[in-house]
Amino acid sequence: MADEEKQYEFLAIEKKWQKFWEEEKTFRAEDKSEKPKFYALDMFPYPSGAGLHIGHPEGYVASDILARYKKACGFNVLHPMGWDAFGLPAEQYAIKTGTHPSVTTQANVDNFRRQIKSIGFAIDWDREINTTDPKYYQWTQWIFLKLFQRGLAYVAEKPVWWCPNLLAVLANEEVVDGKSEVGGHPVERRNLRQVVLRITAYAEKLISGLDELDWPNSTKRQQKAWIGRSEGAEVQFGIDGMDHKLKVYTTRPDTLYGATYMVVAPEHQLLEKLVIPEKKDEVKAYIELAAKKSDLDRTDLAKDKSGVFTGSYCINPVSGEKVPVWVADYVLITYGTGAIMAVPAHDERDFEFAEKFGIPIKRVITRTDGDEEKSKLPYSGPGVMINSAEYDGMDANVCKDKIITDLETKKIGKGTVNYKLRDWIFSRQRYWGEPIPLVWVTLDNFEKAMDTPGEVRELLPEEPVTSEKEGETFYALPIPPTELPLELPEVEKYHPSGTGESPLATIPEWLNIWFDLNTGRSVSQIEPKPEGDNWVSATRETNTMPQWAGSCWYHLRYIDPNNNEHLVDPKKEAYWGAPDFYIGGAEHAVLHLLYARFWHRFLHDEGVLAQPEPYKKLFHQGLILGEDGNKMSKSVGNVVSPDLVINAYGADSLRLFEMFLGPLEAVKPWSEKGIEGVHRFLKKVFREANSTEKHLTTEEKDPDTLRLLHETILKVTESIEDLRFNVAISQMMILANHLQKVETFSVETIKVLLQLLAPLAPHLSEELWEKVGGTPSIVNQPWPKARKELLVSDEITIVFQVNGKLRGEGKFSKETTKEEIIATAKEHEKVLAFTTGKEIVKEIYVPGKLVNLAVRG
RNA sequence: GCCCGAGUGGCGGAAUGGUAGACGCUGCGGACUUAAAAUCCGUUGCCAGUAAUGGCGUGAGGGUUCAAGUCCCUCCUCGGGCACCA
Repeated sequence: MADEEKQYEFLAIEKKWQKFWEEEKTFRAEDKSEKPKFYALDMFPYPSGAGLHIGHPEGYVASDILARYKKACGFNVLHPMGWDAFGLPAEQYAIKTGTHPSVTTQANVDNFRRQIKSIGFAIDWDREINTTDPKYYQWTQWIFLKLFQRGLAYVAEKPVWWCPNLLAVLANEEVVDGKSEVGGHPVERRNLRQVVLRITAYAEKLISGLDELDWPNSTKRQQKAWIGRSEGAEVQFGIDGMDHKLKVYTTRPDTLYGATYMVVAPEHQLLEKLVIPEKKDEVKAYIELAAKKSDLDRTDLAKDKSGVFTGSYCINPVSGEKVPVWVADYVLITYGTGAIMAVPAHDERDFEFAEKFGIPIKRVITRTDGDEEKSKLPYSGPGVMINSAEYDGMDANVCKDKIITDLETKKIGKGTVNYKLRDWIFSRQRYWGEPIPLVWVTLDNFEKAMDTPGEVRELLPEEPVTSEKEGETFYALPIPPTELPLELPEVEKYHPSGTGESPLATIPEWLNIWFDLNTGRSVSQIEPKPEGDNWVSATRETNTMPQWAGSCWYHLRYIDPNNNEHLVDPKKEAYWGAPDFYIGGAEHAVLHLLYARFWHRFLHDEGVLAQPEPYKKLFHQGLILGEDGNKMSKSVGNVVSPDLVINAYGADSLRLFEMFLGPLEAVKPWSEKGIEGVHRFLKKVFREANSTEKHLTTEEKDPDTLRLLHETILKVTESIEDLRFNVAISQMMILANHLQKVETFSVETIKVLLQLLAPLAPHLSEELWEKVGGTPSIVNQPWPKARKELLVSDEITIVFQVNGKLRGEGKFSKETTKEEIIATAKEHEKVLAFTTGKEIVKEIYVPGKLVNLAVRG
């Protein structure tokens, strides 16, 4: 018998069923269906050259389990996959080797697809998308045009990091300690022309929309903090001896009487006028110093305040007091009005500054409880007003509103809301990204465009978008949807131009065009100018979009991946709606997840989409660490490749083990020994399903097996719903251990176990399902239902406690009354040892569980 | 500094306020085997005891409760986020 025993040939089994699913299109999602829908979405990968690492599949396995489970529960399931394939690594590889990024990207995509397929996901591959496919990015460009049309895109000079050695603009993340991450070259701030999206216009909606989302609290909090809404007031301070007013923003108008000095940011536009002649040199030196400081320096030196007195004074609008105006870099030009009233008594930073420079500190709020320790300056807690003229004695919080009202009456201030959120710098001076569909023309030609009916004019925003170049102003015109996609041209060099412009700026034949103001068509200027009055000279926008653009809306394209008429068919959007489950890393909390909400809400406001929010339910899987407990990295040498794991143990073992490691959201280390454990479990299931001599009956006769089976159905079902897959697996192990021990069990029993296991270990389950006489695919079988009446056994075990400590137990029939059980407990030998000679003051009975006797004495 | 989250055996981790340590790994002992692999059986929180058993035990201290890993307060450690946003 033993030598005939079949082996668990996982590689052959997995290959067989992957082929079956692909050929049968088992996981095709139907766009029209009577069934309820379930849309499971993964954060799609960036197909890097290194291939899939063990962390990628963790989230995919989780969403796949849900997809397969929901399918068995009768849902029409959509579980798609695609590629976020624009990005820096492919471009850098191109710079090094001269290989076109599309070539490397294609090879990487093929490798990722092979790896993902080898894990056996229930993916509808007919819906595969790729952000670098012109058929895809024409719609990314289309969304940009909408934003442009509504005035939500503009062009401005913005400070960015520039590395003179690399001749490249670097992202904040690419700058470490004032040096480039690659090569360690010094970097500097440069003002460069940037295309910017007005995400700040959506600040309020992005905050209020969070309430309706089923997201991790930490992620919601992070977005809230990032948007950084604060309520306060703008107050105008007169300047002594000048007509100008200095406008400040404060969240504490109640402390207005405590303002003993003013601060303007070094970049403030009034600063030049404020500086008296004697202070000019000192202030100028300070401004230069501040300009050189990186953001990092400013942060690092946060504890050490610096600043210079301008020589000017402001007049406090309520007290009439004269207060000095300083310039200091702890005030940021980018927030509020770039100027503050400083209240050292009630603000930590102002307090520190005032102490350092000997500026008076005036308390205007006092505690009512007289707690000296807690009321030490700087004091920012609640209290009542003092030293504040007619406001004295008022509660500070009430006073806040009162002062705002009074300032508004006197027309020297108003209640204001401010946000920390900044507009989104949307342009990259790179090759490997979506071209931005704009062209630039002179004022003459822009005015002509305004007089030319057609698609171009339709898409113009109310306020023209302009950009200065060599002293001349140029005007942006849109390339209309009929001319999309605007494809990336071929170039010979992918290296940045050296002037901070995109490599696209180095291709004159692409850059300089004849543009038809009526249709938006374009022809290179190496060709003669076409006939017709509407053709004018134009230059293309050469910046490309950031990687976030394609991922802002990909969840929509899966719904309708091949539609050339619409971004997504409204009928299909109405059916599929938003993903029911979205899983990915927490690192995108304020990047992708915020940008995507912005675009989605915008498209909703435009009437393109019915749903306002893109991702209703979000989950972050935890990191999988190396076996040594460190983050997996090439340099540490602790990276585990899924390919090797699959070869050694099979995809099912990989899937199962990634889920068995611990809670899905937890950070947990990999373990080679651990995967052997789940692999053993699968082998056990394989043996028991194959030992047909044990399957004597169709229906289960053994009451213990039957009860355990239904306990398992219940627990596995609940655990899958709660995403607690480690618990589901444990329970199935308990059942498998039981089946191994008993002499016989029914075919029904093993079939149910296989169904429960199928979402987690699909290949083995399909194989064994067929073996025990089932019809493939197992995912189309209705999910087993637990029969609750079977869960209670005839004989129940009750534990006996004395003062909460376990002292004994007894077995009872399930009909035994409470009184009988308590009486038995009281007579129990070991219980008596702890109750004799003592008074029983309370008897607790928890049905089916325990008796607790509280004793005294 | 501020805001979150988490601390349970040698390890990963279970435990609707109700038998702490399920399940898996590791270690130890054994069966099968010429041997190995595979598989199976037993055992594995700490202390005392030959044993039955008793005591202790969920980061530390206190509290609520018949009963606390779970709820409340204080503190410690680790992880994450934010960081001059007035």
